[in-house]
Amino acid sequence: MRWTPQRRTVVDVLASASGHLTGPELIERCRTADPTTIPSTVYRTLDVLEELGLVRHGHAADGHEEFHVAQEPEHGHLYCASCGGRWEVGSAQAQAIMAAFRGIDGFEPDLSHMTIVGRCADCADRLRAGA
Amino acid sequence: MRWTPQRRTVVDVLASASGHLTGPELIERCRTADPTTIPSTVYRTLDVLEELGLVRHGHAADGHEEFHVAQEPEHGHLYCASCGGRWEVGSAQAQAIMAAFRGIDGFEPDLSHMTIVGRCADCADRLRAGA
DNA sequence: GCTCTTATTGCAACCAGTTGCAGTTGCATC
DNA sequence: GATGCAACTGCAACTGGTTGCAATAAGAGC
Repeated sequence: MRWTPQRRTVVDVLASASGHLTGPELIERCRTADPTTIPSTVYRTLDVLEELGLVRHGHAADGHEEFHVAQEPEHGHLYCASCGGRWEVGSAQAQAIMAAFRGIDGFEPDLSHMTIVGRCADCADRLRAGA
Repeated sequence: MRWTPQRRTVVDVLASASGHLTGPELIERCRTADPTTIPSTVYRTLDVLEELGLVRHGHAADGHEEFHVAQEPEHGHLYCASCGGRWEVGSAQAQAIMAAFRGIDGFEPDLSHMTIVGRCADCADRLRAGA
């Protein structure tokens, strides 16, 4: 792997960011560091970083990509389609959910890859009360 | 809601299809029925059909959209990132998984919306054996 | 320090999907 | 059957992301 200025820019931006970053956000930040940044280069850099296990990508509720540095503990993403809220489920909770999948057919989900869409407790209650 | 020829085409195609359909698949089939079909019209028709509760959309493992007729029972989608296999989890199993989420913080997931990425039992075993 | 190989870049074209807008047309009303 | 209006369509432009290809440059070997 070659250490090019373009890759250095992407890695710097990722290192200084916490949490999740969408593709456009990442590109925007790279452009402030280096205005000549080209999107396809950023996405290709992300591909190699992912192969190296340094970053991972997931999909938000609308299917768009999100990236996070791989060091973060296993966690899941929840999105409430009713109020638009977003949460992360912590490592312990994620383990419990993964156990539920495993118990059924041995499938081992990668919870961090996809956002789970549904309704938060509050919205679910409100809907039940209203119905 | 107006009953236009374009909408009739989309509904006909959906009615004669079973399982899941990606956007381009749907558009392709509409085009065989009516070569003048325009993508934006198809997507907008899907929006209104979804508002009416007749179809639902989800996201495949790569984030692309998939559509299915809403009459299908609640079910989830699994994708094995290792072997590329895809499965559906049936209604009873989906209920068990939903119970796991609910037990944690009252969140009620819509499992049919997102494909869960991970590893099937076989691939997980193979990786454990190889490691 | 120079050469050579090949990974990487930049570009342009493309795919999937969305949006704003001007023009059309379904259909309710008369 | 004619009229009016707003829902709908078609188009063109745009966003997010990917890909093929020619040109560039990292860095290994000398």
